[in-house]
Amino acid sequence: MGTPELLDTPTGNRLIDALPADDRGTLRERARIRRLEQHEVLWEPGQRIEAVAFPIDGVVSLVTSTVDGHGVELATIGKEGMVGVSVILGARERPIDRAVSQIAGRSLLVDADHLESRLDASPNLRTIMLAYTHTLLKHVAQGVACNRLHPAEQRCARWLLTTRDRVDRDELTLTHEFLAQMLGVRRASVSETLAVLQRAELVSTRRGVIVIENPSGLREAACECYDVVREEYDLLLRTLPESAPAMSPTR
Amino acid sequence: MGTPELLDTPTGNRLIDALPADDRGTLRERARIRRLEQHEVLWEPGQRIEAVAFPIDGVVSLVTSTVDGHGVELATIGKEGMVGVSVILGARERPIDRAVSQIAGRSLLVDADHLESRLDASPNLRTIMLAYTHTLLKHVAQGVACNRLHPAEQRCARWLLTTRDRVDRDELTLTHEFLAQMLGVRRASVSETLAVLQRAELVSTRRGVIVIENPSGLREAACECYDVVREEYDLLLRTLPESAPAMSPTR
DNA sequence: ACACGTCGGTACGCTGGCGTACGCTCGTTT
DNA sequence: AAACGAGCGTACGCCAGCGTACCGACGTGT
Repeated sequence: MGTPELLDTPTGNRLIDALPADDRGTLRERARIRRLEQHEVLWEPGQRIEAVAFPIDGVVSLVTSTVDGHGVELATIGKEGMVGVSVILGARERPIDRAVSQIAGRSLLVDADHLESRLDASPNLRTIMLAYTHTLLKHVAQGVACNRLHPAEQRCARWLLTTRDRVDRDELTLTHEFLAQMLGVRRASVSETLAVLQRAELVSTRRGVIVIENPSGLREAACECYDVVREEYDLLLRTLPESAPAMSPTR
Repeated sequence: MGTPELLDTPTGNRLIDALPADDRGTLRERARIRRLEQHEVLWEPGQRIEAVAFPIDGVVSLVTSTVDGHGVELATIGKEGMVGVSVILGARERPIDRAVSQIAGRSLLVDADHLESRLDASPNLRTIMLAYTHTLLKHVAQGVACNRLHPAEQRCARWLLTTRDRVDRDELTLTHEFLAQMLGVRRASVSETLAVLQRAELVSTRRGVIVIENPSGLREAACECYDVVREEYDLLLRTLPESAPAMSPTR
């Protein structure tokens, strides 16, 4: 439509930017950039997906809840991915999870209708999106093991590092309460864990803010899952047909 | 088995049997039935998938391991599904997990090459397989929450019920040791948990065998995840173009 | 018939994380 | 300036599950 932006400028979302030019272009025709505020809910489980989101500088969490109201995060998605794989899998009517903006930031929103028709029309796009889905499945699968076997402190360190990678900032605006929901632990456990990390000078905190002071130290405090999942995304983005452009070339 | 079976006879795998006749036929042209023995490994993570498996009366577990050698099950797959979704997602070269035959039984094996080319040729088949993938993703996602929030006893009861549904037998041949690996707990924890369930007369055990004595009682001892995931598969199989032949559920 | 290896019952001390709860502090509102 | 609520530090008792370990029971092979 009458989008004023140049369609071949990088968006800041690595997945979109790594698409072949034609697919990138047609997707962006019906895309808009919107800032997703913290705690904004994109959809609830079972609620039809209207638009998928390609985060640019925020983070969206996929969350499942149990009947007794406890929530656990399945995955955090940032600039390396897309929120709404159910559309790719043909299940936009019944997404698996709740999608919640966790760190406020801009996202490229694409109508699910449009994505669906593009997926039908472009085998190339389909292949790429399925590859992304595979990476996300790996991500979630790692979470199964991580939640079973790794202590809260390691999981917390992992979460902070992952989120840092996605927003490219050391300062994360979020409360213990919400981090607790992501990790599936008590709020008090997060406070205790952060106190430990703070004593080790890996992070510092003030009300509503966690600052990562020593990323490499934090990495040693995190479980292997950080590296495993990170490498999976790196591999995905390296493998895509065209690697992410640093600037807009003449086409 | 050199004798080719009639291609429109039900195989016993509900997913295959629910396919449209033409897709079912072409898949079965390059399929063979083989008995997978207990603990047989179909592939290791990162190892190319040669053939996918549609279990008939056995169960295959998808397992991830951590660096320190502990394993956790991501999902158990039986007659309601297919082992090898990485092929569907275009990643047959690097499957996410280890696939291990957990309860011995027959499977329909289909060459991954063949499946891939059929997926290209038949949008219908593709849609169905993606829908299955979505259900499996839901299954794995539920495991993330379950492993975080539900106690071992509930998870154990859930595992037994799920497996019962998949093999249509009350008698499961497996050791505490292996069940422990599935649940991601100590062997001793499984023994203790089973002792509790046995005292409640929900199961009985002998060396290498667990017998489900009271399915509905066991269901009350299991977490919600049993129902949640079961309904997801029921919905999938109900939704497919042709419905699967009637099966006896856990009442 | 025997021996050996696998399987499983049980026990010990330990600890991570739970539920709960109290009160301080910071930041915003009135 | 005062008031209020959200955010957070901390504490207490409690327990599920851990690591380890020992030994008896079963069953398979010779």
